[in-house]
Amino acid sequence: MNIELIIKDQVAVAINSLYGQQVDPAQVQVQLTRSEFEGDQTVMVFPFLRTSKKSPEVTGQEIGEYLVANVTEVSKFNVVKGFLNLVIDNTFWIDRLNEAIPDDRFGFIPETDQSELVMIEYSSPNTNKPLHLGHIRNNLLGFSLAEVMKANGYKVVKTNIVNDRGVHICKSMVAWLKFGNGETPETNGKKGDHLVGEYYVKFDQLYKSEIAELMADGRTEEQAKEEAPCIVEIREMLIKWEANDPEVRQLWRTMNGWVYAGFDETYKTLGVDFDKIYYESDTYTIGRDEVLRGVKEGIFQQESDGSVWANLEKEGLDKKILLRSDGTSVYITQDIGTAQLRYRDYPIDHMIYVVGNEQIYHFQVLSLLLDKLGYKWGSDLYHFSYGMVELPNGRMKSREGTVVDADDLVAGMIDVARSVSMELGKLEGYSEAEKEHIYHIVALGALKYFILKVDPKKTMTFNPEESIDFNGNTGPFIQYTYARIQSILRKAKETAIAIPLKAETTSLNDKERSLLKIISLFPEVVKEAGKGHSPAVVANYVYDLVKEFNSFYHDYSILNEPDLSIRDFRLVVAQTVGKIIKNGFSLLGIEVPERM
RNA sequence: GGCCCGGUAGCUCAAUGGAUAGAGCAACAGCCUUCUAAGCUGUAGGUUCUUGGUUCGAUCCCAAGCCGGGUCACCA
Repeated sequence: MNIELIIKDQVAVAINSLYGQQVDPAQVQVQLTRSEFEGDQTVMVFPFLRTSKKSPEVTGQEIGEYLVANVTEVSKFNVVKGFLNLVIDNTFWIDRLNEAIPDDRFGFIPETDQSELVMIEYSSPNTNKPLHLGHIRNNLLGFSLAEVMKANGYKVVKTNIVNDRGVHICKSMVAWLKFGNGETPETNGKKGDHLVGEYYVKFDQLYKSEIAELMADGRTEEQAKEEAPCIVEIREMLIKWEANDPEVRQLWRTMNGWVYAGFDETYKTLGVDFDKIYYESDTYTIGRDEVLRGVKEGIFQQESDGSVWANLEKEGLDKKILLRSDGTSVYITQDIGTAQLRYRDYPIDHMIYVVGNEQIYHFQVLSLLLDKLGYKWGSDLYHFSYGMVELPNGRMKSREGTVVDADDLVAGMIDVARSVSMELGKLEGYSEAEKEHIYHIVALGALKYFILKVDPKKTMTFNPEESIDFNGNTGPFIQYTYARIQSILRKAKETAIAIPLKAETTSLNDKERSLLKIISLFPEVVKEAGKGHSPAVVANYVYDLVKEFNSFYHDYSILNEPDLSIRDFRLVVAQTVGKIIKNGFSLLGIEVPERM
């Protein structure tokens, strides 16, 4: 039972009884009492002054007296200016704890047959280069959002649309044919996505030098960009690819295969996965057919050169091209086809696209186009748009070589985790494999928490030198607290102290009270994170919980507490805090170690 | 230029329209014979970009401006 709702209801009853006025309980403003005042919940008195026709102090006093007399949960009150601070009885908080103790999935809403199905698209890489820091934010947000939605009782299908065809992959292919000498990931030991990425860079260098040559010969920049021999080759290759030329297709499959092997490794390291993967090469023709149907039905317009356009000026947007004059499809055509295929495959109730905020316009257009084509899910699609990850000097630029590679970043964090851990030397008795596992958990905890604690909508800054921190408001700090709790629970077990199944106490010290209050908030936090599509809400909550626990841990002994009933109570509180850390972090896709 | 997003401590980030705007990092001062010091406690650090407006009350809502970013491709 939610204390806020109880108070809202009872305040409405109090107003009605005291002043004879009907008040909607939803309109009663209640918030957590600030720590410098006595109390747990604070009611805003200001809105009721018109009905009470009395001063804020008197009104608060009267409502407070009514609540203490008539509501068992409210044991005391005080009024400061227009704020009515209510002290909630200890038994209420202990009851909440006792609800949490036996429930392994405390705060999570279970899935039922009636649960709605939400499909979450995330990651969606191009296959011409390895993943970087920007992809990491996407992947972590997508995975976490899926966990949050599951915890809110939804069925979730995680999906990935791989952009496996087009100009970008052809560039790597052409460069590999020119300079590759047949090298493969097997022959040189490189990760496949990195190898293909190198050829993408080589193509770009070649292209630039050819443009420079042509311009030196007197062409304009525009002409040079059109006529460069290597770009002509790309165009020819694309046409061959579309015509199913066996050699081009074979090379395309081979090089994409290298990339997939590399991506799989990165995904595995990051701990993200997918239930269903779609490939643009399978969906873009469906999209083209859909657009042509739209032309036939008069929804879209075909120009004399053959290109197809949607006019969205009525909706306040521009004209948007859907098919090029040569009949080939563009980016958005593929999204139309993919949507079609997905809704054929799954009974989707909600579709969420996890894609950066630079594509807000794109998804507005997609939503309108799907709507025009007659799909009810067009207007319902939700673009979960997140901000960019910037470096201290601004945006990552591949041309300037400032892109932070995902694999390098993770490897670097694991190195730091290893050296920090070895310095502290708390893992004696663990095998090398077990130690490496801990380093991995801690390193990824640091990275994931760093990224997920920030409001997804906001542009965030990542400083490779400074952002790898393991102290303070970080993942490892929270993991460390979990490990501490597990250490206590292990010791209890060793000394045959049974952890009670129920909290049996009536008195609470300040820190215990604070802890129980925070524990009781977890279910609301999970809901809020779901409603707001925000893993950050969970991250910030877990941090608050852990800070409070550490303060309690510092001030009071658990196992050495002489009063056995208090000792047992503290043990079960610690165990519950550990459980919430673990469950909360699972929503972020972060593991917790038993020791560190 | 049109549209969209953001601007909070030196830095990275919090704050359902509420009380004296909070954390961490960095700086400084303390706390390990005691359940893990990756911890705890304290000091210092603010014109919440500016100016108006709405409100009993504005970091939050509205308007204008300033600054930064994004986007408006027969790229993806």
